[in-house]
Amino acid sequence: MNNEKIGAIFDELADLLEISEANPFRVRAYRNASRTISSTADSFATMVKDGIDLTQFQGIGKDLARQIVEVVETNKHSQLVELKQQIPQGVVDMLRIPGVGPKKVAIFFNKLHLKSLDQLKAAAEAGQLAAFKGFGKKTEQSILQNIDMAAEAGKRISIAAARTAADAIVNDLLKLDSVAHASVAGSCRRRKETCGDLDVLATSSDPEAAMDRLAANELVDSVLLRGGTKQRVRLKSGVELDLRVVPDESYGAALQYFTGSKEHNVVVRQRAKDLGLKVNEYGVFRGEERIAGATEEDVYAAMDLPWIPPELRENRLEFSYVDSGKIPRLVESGDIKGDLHMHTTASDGAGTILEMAEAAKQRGLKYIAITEHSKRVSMANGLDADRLRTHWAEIREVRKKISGIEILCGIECDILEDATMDLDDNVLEEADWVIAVLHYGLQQPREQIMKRLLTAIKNPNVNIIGHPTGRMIGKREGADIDITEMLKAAADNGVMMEINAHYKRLDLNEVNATAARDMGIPIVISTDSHSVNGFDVLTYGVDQARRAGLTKDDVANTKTWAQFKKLLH
DNA sequence: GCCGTTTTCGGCCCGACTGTTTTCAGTCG
Repeated sequence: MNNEKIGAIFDELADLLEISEANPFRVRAYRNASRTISSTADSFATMVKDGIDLTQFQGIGKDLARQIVEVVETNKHSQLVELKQQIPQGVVDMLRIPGVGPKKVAIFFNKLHLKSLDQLKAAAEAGQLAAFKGFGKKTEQSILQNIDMAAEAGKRISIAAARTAADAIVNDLLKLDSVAHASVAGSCRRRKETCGDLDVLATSSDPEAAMDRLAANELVDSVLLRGGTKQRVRLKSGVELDLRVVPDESYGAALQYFTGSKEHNVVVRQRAKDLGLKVNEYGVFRGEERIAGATEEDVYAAMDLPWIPPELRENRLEFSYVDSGKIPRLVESGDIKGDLHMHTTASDGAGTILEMAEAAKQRGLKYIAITEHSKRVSMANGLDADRLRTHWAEIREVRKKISGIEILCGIECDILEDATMDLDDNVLEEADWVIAVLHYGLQQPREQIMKRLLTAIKNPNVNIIGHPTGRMIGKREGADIDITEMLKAAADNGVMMEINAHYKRLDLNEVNATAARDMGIPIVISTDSHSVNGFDVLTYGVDQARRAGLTKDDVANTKTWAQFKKLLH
């Protein structure tokens, strides 16, 4: 039972309680607990086994601690089982219809006895909803329009797709003379690994013009709602985008407000309240008087807070930094001096060794490692010992053709299902840089997965574990890993950890990267490039490192080549 | 259901938009 699964149980419970019209604050308590559990690196299952007091976690009291123990020990939650018997899954699915929340669902289920999306659709088509008190023709129409999207709802897009779309729209809005400022906000600005929707903020003397401009954008499919200051559109990609237009003097307050996260803002507002202030998207107010609002710095300063980088605004790390008196200077893309994971035409890449080296040099990198797949990955033309040694000889030849960049002879070596390495030690010891990875057998039980990882970590030739969990965002979960145990072993054996920067991986994720940092493990941000354009994903890896609170010092490939060389064994 | 150095009971962030209302509830972020 991993933390995500425990969190999912409490989220499901919260949905069901909402439909049951439970106390909304009780529902929130379950949602908060879910979030706390899934954003903790240490395994709650292990903590339960070790008898650790779970009430030390914020938002987990006596009762929730008892429920977590129940879930871990019995693999189920008795109250959840009971609620699921009362409320069919089809009723919970209704929550995913845009514009339909728990109150409406409760009426559909309790008063109209509808038990599935199909039954709801039939009732709407028959005009039964509009006949019911509190509902009208428009509500019925909106449900009919949106019900087919319930299946699509909840799908999230990658941070790469989110940034591309949001940046294009921001840049288009900025072309209007009446728009003074425009910025992406929300989870996209916080650089969360996926975004459920997009938020864009603009300041303008003419909000109507800004909204007209957005409505006419080629990326936009349809306008879903439009008021005096707010417009929601659906993009052709299916993603929804909110535009908010505020006066210039409120830009900072609105940017702070719409960047979130919700959890961060709850703390900020509580802090304002304690200081006798009120914060909303128009400014910070003492009584009627606005005391800040034009810039984010002013808004935070009005509450005695330093400006907090958006990537940290999750109510996870930032307020402990505030309490300790210093927000760290987070790592930046410009700090990165080497890239230690990439492929060439020798395995499944599209560029030659020289092309990759030249592209890396052009981007200002001072050292790279060429790390082809090992032979187990036959689909990607993985290399056996002979081919690998020939390939390394080619790399040594290329070194003579290019100056100003070091090229390491590396390998991305598979950790096989039986916990042996795909290449013999006598080959690995000839390498400058060995990445050990899991590609196959990710579904194996935790015990075997850990045996494989520990075998690799204890191998003296292994420098780093690449994309440690093997997850593919939105596609497959990572292997069942005891993160804490893996990191302890890595710390003990001088093995580094990768943040794979590809937007489909981002592995380690930010929670686990923080845990690695806390154990003093050097972290390497790598692009896993398969072409000369592959280096573009670096920014996504850096963003996740920033979300993890990492500074330049925490990231090994910010070091100069001379410094980095000393870390190699 | 959680929390607390004004509180162990009574709070728990705040506002825009929509639809169905004649002054507000529901949803959303």
